[in-house]
Amino acid sequence: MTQNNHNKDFYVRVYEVVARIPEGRVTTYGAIARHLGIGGSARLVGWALNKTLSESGNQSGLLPCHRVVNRTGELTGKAWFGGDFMEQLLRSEGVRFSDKGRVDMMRHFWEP
DNA sequence: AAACTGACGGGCG
DNA sequence: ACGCCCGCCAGTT
Repeated sequence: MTQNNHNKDFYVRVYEVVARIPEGRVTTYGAIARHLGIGGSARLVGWALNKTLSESGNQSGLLPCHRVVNRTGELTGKAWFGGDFMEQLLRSEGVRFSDKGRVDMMRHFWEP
């Protein structure tokens, strides 16, 4: 396999990376994409998360996808958690936010 | 089949 | 620091 990620493997890989984001840390869609060798296709990561979310029934929190934010630290996926549940989860892990509701990336960013 | 959409990111003004 | 534009690629219209 050269650089052709079969979709099925792609989902699994995203799952595995997200699964090992440490508590109290966050990473970005782009960082995950780059780690998987598909840098530049960060959108697919978010799309894959959404996919695995609906397929594997992650509602119980098996996959800590609340620890994935965009490059500026905004909780772009909060809509999938309902209300401010995503922010609550992060805060309960000790994640700090700036006054604009963004994660303090300098402090919490985790490189896969 | 072409255009549009989106849990995104880099570069530029 | 911020907003805008463009590239990215799978899915939907």
